Amino acid sequence: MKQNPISLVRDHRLKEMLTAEGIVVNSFNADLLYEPWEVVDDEGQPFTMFAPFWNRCLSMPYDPPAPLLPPKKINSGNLSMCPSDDLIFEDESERGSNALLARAWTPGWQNADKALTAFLNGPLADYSVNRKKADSASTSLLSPHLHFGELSVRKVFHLVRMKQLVWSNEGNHAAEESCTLFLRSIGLREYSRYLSFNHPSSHERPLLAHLRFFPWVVNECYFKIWRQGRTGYPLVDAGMRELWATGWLHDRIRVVVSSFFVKVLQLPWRWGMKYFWDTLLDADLESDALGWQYITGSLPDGRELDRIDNPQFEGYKFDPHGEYVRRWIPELARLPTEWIHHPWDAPVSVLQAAGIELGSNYPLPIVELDAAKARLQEALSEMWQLEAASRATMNNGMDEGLGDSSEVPPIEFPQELQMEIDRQPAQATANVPMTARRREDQMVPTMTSSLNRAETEVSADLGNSEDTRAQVPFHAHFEPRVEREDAIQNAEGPAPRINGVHQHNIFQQPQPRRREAVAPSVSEASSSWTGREGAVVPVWSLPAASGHSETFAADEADVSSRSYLDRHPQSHRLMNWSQLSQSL
DNA sequence: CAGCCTTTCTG
DNA sequence: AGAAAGGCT
Repeated sequence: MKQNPISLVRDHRLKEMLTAEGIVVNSFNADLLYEPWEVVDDEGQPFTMFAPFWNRCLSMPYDPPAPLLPPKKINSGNLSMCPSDDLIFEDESERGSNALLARAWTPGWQNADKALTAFLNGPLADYSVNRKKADSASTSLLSPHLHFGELSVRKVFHLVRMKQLVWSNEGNHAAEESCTLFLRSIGLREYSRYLSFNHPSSHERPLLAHLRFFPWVVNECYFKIWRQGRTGYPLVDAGMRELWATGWLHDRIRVVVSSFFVKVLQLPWRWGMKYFWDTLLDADLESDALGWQYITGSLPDGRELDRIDNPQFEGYKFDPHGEYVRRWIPELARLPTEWIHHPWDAPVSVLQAAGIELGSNYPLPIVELDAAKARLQEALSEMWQLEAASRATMNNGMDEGLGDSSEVPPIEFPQELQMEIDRQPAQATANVPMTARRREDQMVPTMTSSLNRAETEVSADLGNSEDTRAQVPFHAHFEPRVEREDAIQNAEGPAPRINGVHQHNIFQQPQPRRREAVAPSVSEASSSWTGREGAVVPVWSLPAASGHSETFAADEADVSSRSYLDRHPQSHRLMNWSQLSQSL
């Protein structure tokens, strides 16, 4: 049983329904090593940092239970009672992408088992050395199997530990260390569930309250360029194109692209999270929420928000010979390694020899790092000011009773209207668009509320199910030609600069369509890059309920799922798991 | 062997 | 950026 609001509610309702039918229901934990309420610090409080959490997990007085054996026999009921027509595993619009994904990843527990064995006997031993490499040869590739429950995390844990014991006895320190590191990433997965359990809205709201005041840049053009892998930073672009084409990204590259998203582009992190959700094979609400919160600096032990990672340096770190970049960005294939991660510095002659014309063939950097740093500093100080102001208002409110209208951003706003307002700056006034910021983190897409919408607006646009995984790329063959035409169209003439920001190919992009028109038809989606755009234009959420002044978001942590549901009755409303089930 | 410098890793 | 670890004198 998974410990997050959605599956918690789902499981709970399932149990209720079955019990009402007179069926005895037992649930078992198969998704976690330990139940979240078992792992607490010396005061009995939940951990708020990963390292101590994981240490405690590793030093628990009892091992995680071994995975249960499969049942000897399953007595099937009367199958004719099952309305089989209702079980739709693949609808028409998904067929293309499914066929594609099946090539890279074979579902089913037997294949999961094979993948595990292969990893244990192969890459695991060298994991500590190879995990820096951008290509996936060194990773376990188990996450989709884990996500879909085809593989028990306990089984993984026990088998890796046995390997570790063997290697430890052999004195193979590198391999032993590999096990520690790999288990650590299993631990991160565990921790993501743990956090979601203790803070059920961690996929929606930053855990550190001050982050709610960060003025995100609401710029859908940036968002689009990031998705298309046209930021002008080769490592970022290569990653985004691999993600698009395969639904897979190496862990390190996920950090690179999301960090770029949050710190250089300063887009609202939940947009990025939504896109990951739409594209990643192993998309996982808890893990991705943890990952994005980590990158955004909204965890107590996350990385600092003001530290911008330099894609150029990271490029030489993770992809020292530029092979990864060349594989995913054919335009740059002929560029020597010396310049592969910073083509903008390359001499004209080198670029010419490589057939590259920056700004047409391959974009110039969308934002220069110095400019990004400066803007980030501004944004941060604005964030702290707002935070302080909010706190002051809170205190006043305490003293004088009520009347703190400024404390929380507007609770409800007309979605369409708000959207229009937000688009104005980016659309018309080309000289100020970069400053269009919104502090309301609520202006972001959310899985749950979009499901809610789907529930209420019924089939109007759900037919095209923009919230499901249907929009995983249709034709994943990477087609540089299409892309190149696009590039040329979008980058005519020299790129003007405003505030140190290259303006090319940002404002010449066609404006995103309105929401009603976003879902692409199948043919549209398969025909070009832009065809798919609509599918990932976010659905806007209503603001999260009440604001809190504590450092930590004030989700009540609770031990039993029962009382969680008592306190969050709205969960029933918010989450329509039948819509979600196909993507979970 | 202390003290200092460099390198490496931080999800 | 900052800590930790390792290497050098």
